[in-house]
Amino acid sequence: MSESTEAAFLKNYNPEAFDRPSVAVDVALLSAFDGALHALFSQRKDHPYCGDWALPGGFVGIDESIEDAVSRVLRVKAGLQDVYVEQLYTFGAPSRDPRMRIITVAHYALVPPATFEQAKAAIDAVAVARLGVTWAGEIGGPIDVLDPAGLPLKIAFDHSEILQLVVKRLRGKLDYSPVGYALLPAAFTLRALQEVHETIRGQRVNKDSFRRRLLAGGLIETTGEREHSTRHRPAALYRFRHGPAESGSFSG
Amino acid sequence: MSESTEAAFLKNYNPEAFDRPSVAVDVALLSAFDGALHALFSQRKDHPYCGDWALPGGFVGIDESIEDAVSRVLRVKAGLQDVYVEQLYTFGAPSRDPRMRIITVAHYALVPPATFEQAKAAIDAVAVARLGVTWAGEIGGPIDVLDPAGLPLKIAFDHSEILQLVVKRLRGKLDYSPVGYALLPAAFTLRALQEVHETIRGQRVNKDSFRRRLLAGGLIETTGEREHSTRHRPAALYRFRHGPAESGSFSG
DNA sequence: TGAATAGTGTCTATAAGACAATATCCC
DNA sequence: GGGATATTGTCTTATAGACACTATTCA
Repeated sequence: MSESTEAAFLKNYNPEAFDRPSVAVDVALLSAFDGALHALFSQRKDHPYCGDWALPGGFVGIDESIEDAVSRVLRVKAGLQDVYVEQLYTFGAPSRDPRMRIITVAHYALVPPATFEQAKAAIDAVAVARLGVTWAGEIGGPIDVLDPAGLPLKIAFDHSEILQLVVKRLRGKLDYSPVGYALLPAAFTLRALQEVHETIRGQRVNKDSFRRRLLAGGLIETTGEREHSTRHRPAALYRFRHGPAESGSFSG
Repeated sequence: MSESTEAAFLKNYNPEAFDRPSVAVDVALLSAFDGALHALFSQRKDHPYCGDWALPGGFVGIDESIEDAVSRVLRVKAGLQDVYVEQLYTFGAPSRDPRMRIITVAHYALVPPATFEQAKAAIDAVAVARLGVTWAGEIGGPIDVLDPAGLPLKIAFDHSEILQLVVKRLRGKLDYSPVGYALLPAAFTLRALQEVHETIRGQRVNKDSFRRRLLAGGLIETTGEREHSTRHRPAALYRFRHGPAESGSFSG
């Protein structure tokens, strides 16, 4: 609990005279495939949480914007550029890092599966984690973070809390933002888009009304191309029409 | 732009050896009445932006959680306790404060009109600003911040950007969160709730389907009481049924 | 009694879900 | 041709909007 006296307030008000927290960014790097969301983790080599798995992250430089710090982390740690990134939430519990006070601005980055594979190859001591969501809708709650063998990964810091919030946020934004398209290649079939929606929601969606709604919405347009090398009738390929107002940005 | 060499990365990685930013919280204290959202500002007495109007805010103490800092700001600067607060976004442009690097975690607090009046009386060098939203839906865009005479207030820092984002966020969350109820007293009429929705959306909503949807939703229940001293048929009073999962928290 | 809004019931328009039928690819 | 999914069209059901009508309070 904080002090309520005027003196205590002034003490906190003058930042020059007192310690400042460190500020970091953490990035949940996500993709959707095999019926589940997947995230990339890196194994910690030092105290604290040595051996546990952490999201890619880094400190924000004193002259560096938060967005630039995220871009740097994605570039230096995952070899990525120009990916869809959104700020998620800022976590600042005084005890979240035992070394010192670190406030972290959590983000999520959404990439198509091929890009995810590239990042996996670039990240040091990497683990691909399958996210198992046990709750429906946007209630929120714990998430299983599983390695390829299906065993739970030990997650460092409050990073599993970050993933919980990511899933909740993605479900809320799916219908009203381009997050679904960020998880797909530039050209995609309606079926693939539907699978992304089903993966994020954790439940099947009605095919007929999904097609109608998306095609009527005007946010996608046909490329004129079709998929090929299928063992069935090939579907038409669509692309996302970048609308006038988007909340997410592409890290440079 | 940030460096991409390993050396530069390590330089940023070791926070002990380099400057750290200051971390602050800012709180947009909002209420809905007279057909518009209103926010409280305090006039700055010092450089920078001396004379301009700023949202209540303060630095985060080294051992203080972000939530505690927000509670302290609301308590010490506005005399408020137990109000609905949500974290909005973290702003960290290196140039946003010319004195030094300050990263601010922006929040919004929602209170009923009576509480808003109390806060107004407690805040130093205060202005009540009417928010004029010129855009529809959740596109986002500039907002007019007007004093009681209808003249635009000069807003300090990036605080008008915060207000832009607040309105966008409120519109997005209105149907799926208790933000509408936070702006009303514990007992309210359906008409009052509808007015809150219309104020936030900036457009009329259909009365019939609004009633049907809300009553069917199960989130509100009748108190058994009715309003009185109206010059017309008194409406039934309802209360919000706190659901199992809420994103907002009540600052202590 | 009249002004004003609350609340109810019904009809219509629109969107969602279900389902059948046809189309088109690769094997 | 057969298997598989795409795509189109129609029917049914649920929800939203429109509107008419009754109810209740105070001036």
